Parts: sequence; structure tokens; C-alpha cells
Amino acid sequence: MKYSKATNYALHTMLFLVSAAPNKPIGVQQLAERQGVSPTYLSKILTKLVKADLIESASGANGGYRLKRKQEEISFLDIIHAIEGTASLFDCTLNHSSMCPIQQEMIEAEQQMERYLQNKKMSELAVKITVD
Amino acid sequence: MKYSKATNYALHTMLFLVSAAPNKPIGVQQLAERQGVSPTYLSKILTKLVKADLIESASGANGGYRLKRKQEEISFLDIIHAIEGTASLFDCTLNHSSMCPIQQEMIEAEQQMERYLQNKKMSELAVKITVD
DNA sequence: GCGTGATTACTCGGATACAAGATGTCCGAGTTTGAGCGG
DNA sequence: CCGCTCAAACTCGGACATCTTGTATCCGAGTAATCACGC
Repeated sequence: MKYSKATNYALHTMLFLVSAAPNKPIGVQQLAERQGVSPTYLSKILTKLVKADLIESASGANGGYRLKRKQEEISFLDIIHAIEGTASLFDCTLNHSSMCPIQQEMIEAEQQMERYLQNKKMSELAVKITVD
Repeated sequence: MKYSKATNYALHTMLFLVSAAPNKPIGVQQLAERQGVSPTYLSKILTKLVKADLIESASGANGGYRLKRKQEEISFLDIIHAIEGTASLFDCTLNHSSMCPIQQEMIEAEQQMERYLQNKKMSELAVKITVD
């Protein structure tokens, strides 16, 4: 089990957008070059973020992507869910007579992690990245 | 990101072993049939549990698998780590100048989940499965 | 100047190629139990 | 009754085959800003 690279790209892109000027859209080329990934692939990832209503896109010349919400209203979990989906990490394929106790514990464990990510907002990190 | 089916099989097998007689080894065929999976595949999974020192195997006739530790000393995390490995869920592939702040948060989030799984012992579930 | 059209710089979406890992199967080898058989 | 041998019931491990998913590329289409040109 691993988080996908796409999640990695998404998080870093969001972090960059947060630290950039809020109004000017930033082209996908610039974002891709910064992370060493192809622009076409990154745009595919960003499309998911657009559909999740985290960012918005401006087409045409001088187009690009910019935040749609405030920093304080964007959590790690929002981004991760946009990329990885919201399905549970664990599926009990066995058809028990009753609800699977293992499944219940796994869901609870997962929620522990999600609660933390839900409370982590982009604004907390925006301070740290003045240089890098 | 998903937990693998192997983890599912491993957890259910452990739960069954916990609720069974502690001394008599249980054959892989019986375990496999119960979960609707091929015996050869399940044995491959159980080999990992053996290497993790959670269970032990007895070869030859009347052989099989049995617990190596007490119920109270086997946590969900032990089993999951045995199957999925202990590597971090998130890898920042970008080579920052400094340690990646995103990576740090993700590791912290992951530890939230692992702490919960570490504290969940098999003995807690053994009670629930009298029927199922 | 001022509209109008062409060019340019972008995003968007589908189709497709590629790679890696998860999933599952097959088979030969080693190991223990227990039954059968001969002394 | 004892000991030997042999078959049966197991696990073990490596080598495959297959399938799904993540990763990445290519290309045509649409869209908005900007520039050029003619009036």
C-alpha cells in the first residue's frame, strides 16, 4: 500500500499555488517543470483537483490554474481524497454472516489518520516555504 | 491506495487461529477453504507471517500453522507490517533543499493510524467471533 | 483610431502505450506421521 | 512385539502466467488574449 505519485504531485502543486500570488493563474508548464514531471500528465492530475473544487482553470493565453478557496479552507485530506478517492482503504471480501469486526477496526484506524489530515490546512505550511 | 487482499487474508487467518485450539496446528487447506482462496496462494502469505514470528509452521502429516505468541501480544499492526512492509506510505520524490514539510505531515498522519493499530490486539476480537 | 480576423499560448479530454506490482497457479523437494510387514 | 520401510499428508520455495492499476505520452479540439491589417 502506497500513496500514488499523483498525490505527491497534487500536494506539491497545491503548496506552490498557495504560496504564489492568489489571482494570477499559473501555467501547467511552470508547475510541471518545477517538479520534474511532464506537463500533460500533471494537467490530468490537476483536472481532478478542479473537479474537487479546490482550484480552477483559466483557458486561453495567460491561462493556468489558481486556488478557488482560501488557504485555511483547504486541508490535506481534501487533496488526497480528490486524487485517491474516498473509498475505504480496506475491503473485507469475505461475506460474513454479520459485519466484519476486522473491517470495523480498520475503518476506525483509517479515520484516525483522516482526522489528522482533515485538520491540516494548507495555510499551516505556506509559512515554511519561503525559500524552498 | 488500498490495502492488498493479502492483508485481508492474513488478518482473517490470524483471527481464526486465535479462536482455534492453541496447540493443534491447522492445515492451510482448511484455512483456505474457509476464505475461498487457493491453498497455495494462502501458504505464500502465511510464510510472511512465519518470518514475522507471528505464527509457526509444522511440516509433515497433521502439520499446519499455529500461533507463536499470545493473543494479547499480537496487534493488527504486526500483521499488516508483515504483509505490506514497514515502509512509509508517502515518498516525496522531489529533492528539496531541506526536508519536505509535506512528507513530515504525511508521516505524522500515518503514525496516527499506526498507533491505533498497534494498540488493537487480537485478543480483543477473539471474543466476538463465536458464531461467525 | 477601431473593428475584424489570424496567430499564439494556453487548457481539456479521449485514446493509447508502458511498467510495475498484486494476484494466482504449477511443480518439485523436503518432512513428519502412521500404517503395513517381516522378523 | 519390535523395528524397518513405505506411502500418505503435509509445508516450503522458486518459477511462472495473468490481471489490474499507476504512470506517462500523443493528438485533436476548444478558448482567450494579443497582434496585424484594412478601413
